[in-house]
Amino acid sequence: MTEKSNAPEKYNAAEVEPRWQSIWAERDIYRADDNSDKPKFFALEMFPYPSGRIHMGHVRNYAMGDVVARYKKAQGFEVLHPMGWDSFGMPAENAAIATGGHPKDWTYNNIDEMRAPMQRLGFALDWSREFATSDVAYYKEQQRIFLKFWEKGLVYRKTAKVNWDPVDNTVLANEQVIDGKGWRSGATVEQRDMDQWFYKITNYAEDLLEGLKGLDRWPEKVRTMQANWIGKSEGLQMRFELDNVSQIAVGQNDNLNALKEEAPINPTREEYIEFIQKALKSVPSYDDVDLNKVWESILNGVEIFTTRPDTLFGASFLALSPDHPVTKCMALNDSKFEDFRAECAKIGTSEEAISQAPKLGLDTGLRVKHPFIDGATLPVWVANFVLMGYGTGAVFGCPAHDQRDLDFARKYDLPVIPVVAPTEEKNKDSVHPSEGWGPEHNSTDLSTNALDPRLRGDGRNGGEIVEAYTGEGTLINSGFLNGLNKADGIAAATAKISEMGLGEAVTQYRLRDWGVSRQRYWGCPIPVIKCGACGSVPVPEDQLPVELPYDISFDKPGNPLDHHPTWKSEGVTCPTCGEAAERETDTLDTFGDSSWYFAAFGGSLSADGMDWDAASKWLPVDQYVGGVEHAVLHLLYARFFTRGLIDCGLLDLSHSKFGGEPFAGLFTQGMVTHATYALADEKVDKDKWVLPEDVDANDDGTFVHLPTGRPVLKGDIIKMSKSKKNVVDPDEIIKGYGADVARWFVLSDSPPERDVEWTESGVIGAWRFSKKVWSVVSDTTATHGPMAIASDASGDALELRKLAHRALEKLTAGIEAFRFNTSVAQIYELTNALSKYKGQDAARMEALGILIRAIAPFMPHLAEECWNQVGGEDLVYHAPWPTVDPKMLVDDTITMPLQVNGKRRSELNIPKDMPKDEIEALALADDAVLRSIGDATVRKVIVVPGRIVNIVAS
RNA sequence: GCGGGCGUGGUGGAAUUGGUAGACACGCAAGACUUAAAAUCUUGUUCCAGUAAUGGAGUGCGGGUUCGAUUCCCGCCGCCCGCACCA
Repeated sequence: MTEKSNAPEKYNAAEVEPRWQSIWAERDIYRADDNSDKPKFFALEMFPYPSGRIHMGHVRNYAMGDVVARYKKAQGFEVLHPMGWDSFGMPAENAAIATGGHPKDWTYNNIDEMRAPMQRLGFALDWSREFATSDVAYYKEQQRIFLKFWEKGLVYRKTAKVNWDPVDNTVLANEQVIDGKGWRSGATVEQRDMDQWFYKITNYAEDLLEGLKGLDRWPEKVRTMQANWIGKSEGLQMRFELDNVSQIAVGQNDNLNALKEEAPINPTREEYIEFIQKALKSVPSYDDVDLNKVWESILNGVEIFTTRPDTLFGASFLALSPDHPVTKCMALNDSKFEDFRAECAKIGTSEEAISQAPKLGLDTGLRVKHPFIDGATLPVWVANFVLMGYGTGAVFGCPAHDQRDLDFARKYDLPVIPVVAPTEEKNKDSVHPSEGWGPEHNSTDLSTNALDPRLRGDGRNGGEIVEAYTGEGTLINSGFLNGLNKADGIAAATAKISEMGLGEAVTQYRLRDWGVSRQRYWGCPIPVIKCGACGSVPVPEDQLPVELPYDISFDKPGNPLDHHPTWKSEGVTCPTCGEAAERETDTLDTFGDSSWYFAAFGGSLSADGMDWDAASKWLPVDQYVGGVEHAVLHLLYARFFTRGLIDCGLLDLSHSKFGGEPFAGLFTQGMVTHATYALADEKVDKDKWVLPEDVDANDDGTFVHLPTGRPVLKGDIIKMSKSKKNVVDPDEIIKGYGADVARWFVLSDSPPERDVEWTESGVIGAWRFSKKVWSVVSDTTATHGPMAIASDASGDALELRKLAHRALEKLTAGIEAFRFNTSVAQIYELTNALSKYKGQDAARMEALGILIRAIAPFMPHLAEECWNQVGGEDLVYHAPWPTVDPKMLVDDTITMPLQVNGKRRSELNIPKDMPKDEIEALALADDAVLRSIGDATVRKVIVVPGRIVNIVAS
């Protein structure tokens, strides 16, 4: 090679990258200005947990956000792109228990260790706004928020059945229990009754659901998952009056009936409770039973919830949950109920167990009155498929039109009464109304054998119902509902029940309130004082923060705050009455920490507090990027918190067209995967994985472990994980190839929402490309600056201009649409064209200027170095995004494909504005076209200007 | 079971108003340079037939709409993700 210019021959990332990073830092170019006149753009990636190492997933996540942040900056926005640490949580405590250190030291050491490689990646981050959620300043503000939420009625305390993780020794929210196991520990979750703090997320159930509709820049998948999680259903909540109550609470005795006769007329609730307590006073464990519900069931009837009141005439039983208060009450005095409850509990909570569990039932002997059929009663069963956690914990069973009810009815030989005749022809066979609409259904004896055969769908009437029919249809066998369709039937039945005073239309949500008490040390202390006289009292705001003590020990299981010799009670008095009191020792769920951190960035949170007005101005986050694993948990909590903060007057988002939404745009990126390799002759699963770099391929396609010579099998290509030994350390890649190469690789090839497979050859390809860009730049003798516009170009120069502007248009669209892989492809094309182009002229400089500014969001160090090399003004970071010249996108002559009967046979090079008839004439004269047509007759010629010509011949 | 998504060369993937299927990259092959290798550069690379020109087939499978379908519609098959006895 000969010397071509004054540029260094080789691009040395190890020298170039730190040099630019220190220039950026010195000039403080990434600091966001709260008072800028420019339109704002808030780019945010989900902040990391400081585990101690950054991994490739982080690199991909932050690289995507960085592309957006840098691109928006070049587009003229004032960009806020901050970084912080989600630093409270279990791993710090687990590490402390395992190694004898302190969670705080462990956490902050990790943060220091992770910050350095993150800075080596050269992200355009405003580090001046950095904080960790375990900083006292951060949790002080969070304690303020807790108290504000309390004032607003968004916080409450209650004893509730909670999910207890026996490994982490703490409570979990419903969202944190996955397949009956703790989301972090994987331990089977137990149910325990505990005193807990709750956030009233259900207040916003409707709003959180409604808000999803406006989030048009969120993935459909995430919106659907949240909507399903909120789980709205509209239906009828109604009571079935008990016909005989003697067995409730007293088993085989009937002194309760006697008591009922003693009951006062129109008693108050308290009188009811006192009354039933009297009845139960000989039973030791009645504390566990919700007596309100029991007594209401006795006096007013058993409450059920249904979305299908139109099928009430098809009801053949009522089913209670094993955990229903009435069931529990009966279990107190009758062991068969307790035995049944125990049997149900045995099934467990795992996904398979539940879905495969057989239907179990127990007849209580109670009967309820059918609301529409005078004199008819239905048996009341306890059934294991009825959940206490949804609706009222009781349902009515309509076997003909609900599969679970049908399974249950078949098992226990309960009647199956079809009441909906399918509308669709192909479903006609599934239900057999015998004649017309069927008889008026007013049979008072609903036992199977006594039923009019024309009401039966159990096979005794010629046609057996094999599958419950849940579709549209016409009501039959249904008295006053006969002939109505599903929707009208629901409306009519609901109206009738309301009129009878037995119930009303209600909306149910699956969403539960968010239990936030955690019996752990490393979290935000709940700012509450527990006073024997005054109960739970908020810590006055001027006494915040309630600070975590440093001197704690993990020598006992459980919560170190609870074991602390002084923290809980020494010098603690009740703010209300002044008497000695105790601190709340629970800490807040760490998901609360990540529910408002985006606001803290905008508000420049520091030891002096934060500026909520500034926070409001920066919100909503314009582009949020993170993993899809947070689709429900974090993203739902953050949406709730933002609404709460608005209602408390801390945030004002009245300027946002997204209402109370914190994240206007969301992108969920795919994972970084890598091949796994396992020793073929190793039996122990955890010992069989080997490092990919120690594996070599044999000529016959098998693999061998180099250090030991043992045979190796290639495993699945899966997410990088330490246990599978398929991790690649980003810092090693930075050292070997440079940060730009690591960034370029994770954005190339695969679409951002999909997984990208880490391969050695892919990294080398990215590395070669960076060298190629540098060689194109160093082959350039700068004749103009990189902002040149070669408006008088012709010939090859004009072709280069056209290619550059076309590439620019497409790559810009790619960034806008989060399709970075297509932007990367356009950058390749432009680079290839430039490396072939020989001219040292304005056209070269224009194309080069476009190229350098286009790669700047992806490979910022290389771009700065190139920009500097070709004489660009200032930093490329400050250079405006190049603009597309629309004239360069149109050609004077175009190539038009010629089709015969839809198959391409030839093409025409013609002026772009040639009239249709001339095109047609040329097409019909084309040799290849004539050959294809052969003997056939031309029937029709379709000319789509600028697109295609199709000749129809037969 | 319910909901969402996907199916294109040896591989990752392009083709976002129905208009040249396979851009770009990886891999592979051949060549140039080199004592040699690496690096770099050039060329080729959907499959089948043919030296070639060219012809035929082709976007999971089967139908349909259309001058024209990877794209729209109907019915299957397969894979992935989420939820899961939610009344």
